[in-house]
Amino acid sequence: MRYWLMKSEPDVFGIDHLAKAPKRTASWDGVRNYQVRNLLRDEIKFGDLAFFYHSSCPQPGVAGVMEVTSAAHPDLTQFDPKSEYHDPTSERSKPRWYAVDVTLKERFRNTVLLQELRDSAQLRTLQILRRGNRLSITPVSAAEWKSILKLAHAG
DNA sequence: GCCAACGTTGGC
DNA sequence: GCCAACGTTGGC
Repeated sequence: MRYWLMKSEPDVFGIDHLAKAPKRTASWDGVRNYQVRNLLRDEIKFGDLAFFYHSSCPQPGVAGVMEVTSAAHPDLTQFDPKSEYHDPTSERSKPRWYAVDVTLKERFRNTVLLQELRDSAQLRTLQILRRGNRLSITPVSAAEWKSILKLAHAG
């Protein structure tokens, strides 16, 4: 079982959207970056756990915990002409983009702020803290996972 | 295959 | 709104 950190802009899709979704479950779709596509398709497995990270917002940080509750499947928005994620060059017989389903496990009382992550000596290796990191999904080590949970439950 | 121009991300 | 950093595009 592996750990991940998945970014989303709360204005577009935040942890509260997931909390209100049927069965607190939604498809993590709209990924249009090949490196992240490859993670979704090849590395992220049913039963993996992931932090829900809020980006591009007043208080960026880790807002809660999700579980991956499906295998990778084609991202349906690529075939939907009405979707902003529509990809007219992708064919149903050979989908280009993938998604997984995620289920909300825990919404933290307080978001673990980006600044707190930066301030933590144990999190120096966290990928999203690296300069220039732009991937919307990144792996998290078991030690990093524990450290972030500790910060979340300290307050 | 190179690389300049352009687009996107995301914190501040 | 700014800007650093990176990805993508497309002419050659």
